[in-house]
Formats: sequence, structure tokens, C-alpha cells
Amino acid sequence: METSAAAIQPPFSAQIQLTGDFFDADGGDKDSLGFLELLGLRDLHQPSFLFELPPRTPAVELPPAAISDPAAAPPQPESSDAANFPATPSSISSSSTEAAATAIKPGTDSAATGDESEEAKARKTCKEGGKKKGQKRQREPRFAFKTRSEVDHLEDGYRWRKYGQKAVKNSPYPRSYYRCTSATCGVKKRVERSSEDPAVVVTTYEGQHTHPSPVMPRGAHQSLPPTHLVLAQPPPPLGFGLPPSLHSKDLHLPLFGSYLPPPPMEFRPMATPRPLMLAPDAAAADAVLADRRPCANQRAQYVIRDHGLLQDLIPSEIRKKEEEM
DNA sequence: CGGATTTGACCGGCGC
DNA sequence: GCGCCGGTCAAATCCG
Repeated sequence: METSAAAIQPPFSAQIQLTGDFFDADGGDKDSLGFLELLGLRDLHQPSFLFELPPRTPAVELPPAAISDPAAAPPQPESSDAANFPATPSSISSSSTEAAATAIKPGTDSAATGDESEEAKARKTCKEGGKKKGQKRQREPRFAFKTRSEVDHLEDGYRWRKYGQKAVKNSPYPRSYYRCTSATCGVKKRVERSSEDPAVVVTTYEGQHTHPSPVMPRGAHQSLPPTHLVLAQPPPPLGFGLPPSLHSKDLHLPLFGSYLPPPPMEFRPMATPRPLMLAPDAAAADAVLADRRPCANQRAQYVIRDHGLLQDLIPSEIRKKEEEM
């Protein structure tokens, strides 16, 4: 029951790294635009969306017992990492392929885990959705991103039902599988914690929402996302689940909706184990950001324009990754 | 009572 | 051909 009041998150600041894996398996992206296209179309051209967002003050409401999140339960090594909750809104990095993903974090967190799974997924492509043997199901675009958060399951405005959990190889943390509860919507989401950095949650979205998403779990949609959310919404690879209608209405994100992937939006942990440290370690965040280099990454740029803070962060990550690649 | 979560088993693909 | 591994299904259980 994510239904807890988690809707309203404290100034949860998660560091998000988008590792977009949009692979179109069948070589084609069915309906999705090319990544570049997307970038070009919206990112650069409409960076404004970020600005458009009214700066909301994140309401700080901690669901007392929001802890219904099993996943969240996982032991969080509260080592420094955990403690590092960066108030950093987020850093996003997106990549378009597994490789990219890997590249993104060369040795740091194991996005690797994610990567790994990606491969696996690739194979499973066939089964995903399709139960037909001969036919391979077309793979839906996937978008993975990392978030620094104590909670595994972040709220993104959609309602998800957990349908499985598996232990992840080389990782003490399990991977949870979620599916959009909307009957017509086949979007799936995988959530796992980085074994290397427990504070990092790797979320992979797959598919596109076919409905408006306003499914705000608990009608919390008013408590909308703090600015970071928006930020977080980088250039999604494509219309992830972007309900056209979703547009800014709910979120006030003008363009966003158009291609906004549900994922990035989620910066509201469904469960809040504990109040995050608002004063995160700047150090940690810093470290992360430290690498930021000026890079001509489009995504970064567009993101950047948004709010100084977040943008700043995000781009950095992205850039960083780009550089490393 | 209804819906969501949990957990183990099963399925299918890939690598060796 | 076998084993490994990821992903999904489905029954049982829990919670609101």
C-alpha cells in the first residue's frame, strides 16, 4: 500500500541519474521517437517546462507509517551512504543503451546490476508480454535511472502493483517488479538497490502508460512534486508513459507531459523510513557533482536551464557520464 | 471484502 | 545438452 500518505514527501531529495536504456528491440521503436528526436524536439526546444513549474514548496509530510513498503525495508546500511541523502535533488544521466548505462557508471554504483538485468531482459524480451514462443514481443522502450534514496519505491504519480521480487546476483538487495495497475497499461518497472551504493536505487521503467496517469495514488496529486521532480524529468527517452493528457495539467509541466517519463518524476519515496537529511552531505553530493564538467550534452543543457540548483546537479552528472563514456 | 503484497515455482533464453 | 539466471505467474497472506 503505497497508498500511504507518502504522497507528500518531504523535501526528499534524491539524486537521480538517468540511465536511459531505450532500446528498441525490434529495431524499431514503435511509436517512440528516436532518442535524439526527443532530445531535439523537446529538450532543447522546450526547456521551458522546467521553468514553467511553479516552484512548489515541498510539503513536508511524513507518513507516519509509510513503511508499508517492503522493498524499502531492506536493510539499509546506514552507513555513510545512507546518510548521504543528498539534498541533492537529483542528478540525472541518461543513456540510450545498456552499454551506455554501463558506461555511465564505470565502476561506481552498480548500475551494473541494472545493466545486467537489462541484458537479461533483452533476452526475455520475447516473453515479456508475449507469451508466444515464436514471436518476439517487441520490446518497449526502457528508461533506467538511479536515485539516491532511502526508499526503494518512489512515487511517480502512477499506481503500481508489485508482482514479483527476485534476489539479484552479486547484490544483497532484491529487485522488485512492478506493473502499472491500470488494466490497459502494460508499463513495468523494476526497482533495485545498488549493491555498491545502497543509497542508490536503480529504477527501470519499461513501456508507456496508456492512460493519463493522474492516478495519483492517494489523490495526492496535489501535493505535487516539488521542483525537483520536474527536474528530474529530463528528456525521457520517449514517451514513456506519458499520457498526453497528463501534460501539465496535473503537474503543471507544460511540455513535460508530453514526453515525460514517469520515472523521473518520482522523487517522492513511497515510504519514508525516516526523514531525510535535508542537510545532506553536501560532501557526498558534492563528490558526485564534483565531476561535473562542462560538456555539451544537450540533455544536460536543457536541464540546466531550469533551476539553478537542480539543474546544476543534473547536468553535472550527465556530463560526467558523458565524459566518462 | 477487496486490493495489494509476498513468496515459491515455473518458463524461457543464453552461455558454456 | 545442461545449468544458470532473469522475469513472470499464481496461490496464500496481509492490510485497510
